[in-house]
Amino acid sequence: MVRAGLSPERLTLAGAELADEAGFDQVTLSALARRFDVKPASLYSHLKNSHELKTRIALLALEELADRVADAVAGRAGRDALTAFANAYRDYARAHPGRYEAARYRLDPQTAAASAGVRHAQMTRAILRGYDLAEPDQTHAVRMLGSVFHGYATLEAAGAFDHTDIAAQQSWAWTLDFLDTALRSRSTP
Amino acid sequence: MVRAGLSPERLTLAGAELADEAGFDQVTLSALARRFDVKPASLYSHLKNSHELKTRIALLALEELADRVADAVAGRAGRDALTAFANAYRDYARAHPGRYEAARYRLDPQTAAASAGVRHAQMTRAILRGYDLAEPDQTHAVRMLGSVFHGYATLEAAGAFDHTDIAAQQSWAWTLDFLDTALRSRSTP
DNA sequence: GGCATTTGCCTATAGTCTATAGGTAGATGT
DNA sequence: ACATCTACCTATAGACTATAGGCAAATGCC
Repeated sequence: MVRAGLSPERLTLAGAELADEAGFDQVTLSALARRFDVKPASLYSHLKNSHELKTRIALLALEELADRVADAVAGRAGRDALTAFANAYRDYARAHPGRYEAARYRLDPQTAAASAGVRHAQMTRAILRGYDLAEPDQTHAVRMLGSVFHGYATLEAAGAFDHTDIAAQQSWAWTLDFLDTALRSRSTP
Repeated sequence: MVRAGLSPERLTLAGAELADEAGFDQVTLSALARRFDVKPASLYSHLKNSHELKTRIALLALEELADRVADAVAGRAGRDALTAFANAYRDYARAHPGRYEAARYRLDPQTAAASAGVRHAQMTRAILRGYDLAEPDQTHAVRMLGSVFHGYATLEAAGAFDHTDIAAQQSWAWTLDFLDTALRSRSTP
């Protein structure tokens, strides 16, 4: 009997791939076991249960997304930074729909606090430094930007923008211009 | 044997209640059968399968949400209409988290086309009439507004705004003001 | 190198959910 | 009153989660 060489990390990665291919709701321990040609019960040596698997995939996705965004905004400011942030976000959601779905998996408060979700908020704040917003406006703007990016990615993934001829890409560019202009006109230097 | 008096409509409504109480992912034919003190197999006389139940709940939620929004915007225009629309939307999502989740259940294209989702888009366009936007800007704005509202409702429901002292309500008001101001400055009368 | 220990994956089993087939009793219509 | 229909039933099978206990491969120690 050759061992399959399972580990929480390998299972999480394979689960993330499965999510991207078939949807996050298709991520089951059974499907994962099939992928490694192993019996479902064997996975319980590496993962407490299916909830832990999903949580790990969610954390992986948050981490990856934060890494890409950090990379994109490095060395940029103002409108450039806003655009880079937003595009990195949307591109990740499009390239990894299953992982992006996973990133919205409900985490318990302390897991969430220790996750890369915190970096997301920090980076959004960093973007806004280019717009000179005082508190509490900055927090409001962080929430507003998060809502736009997340909402757009979700609706686009759900096919909500497929019904008209106008390309989702154009509305995205328009939206970024809209946000930049409006934020600049609010800045209090 | 007294009959339970099941029907697709009653099952859909009970399913929606179950969703609000326990989450949309807890909506199963088994749970629904327990609620009516009936065996799971009995439900298959009224519903083709669990997918049909979920689809029906999604359509119900879209319908209810569209009704509320229509009610809220009736007789209003401009900023008033925008605020009324947005608040009706957010209030519904807060009052009926399970149904709101259901409203995002993936529908096949022709079901979606026949759903109240169409009314949502129409009403958003109606709001924007107060801002005199020419096409394709109007379509871009429809998508942008949909993204903000949906994104905000989702993030708020996920508890993303619970970490700071600044109330979600205030950020919401700020966001609506931000959108109104920015849209007005774009209007081309 | 041989032996004990650890551990990775196994079988067996139970509970839950979806779904189908076929049966029976209550409702309906003439 | 009787035939028909249909709402709900039992029985059953397949999929997924999860636990318990077993065996063999890997590992550590002398």
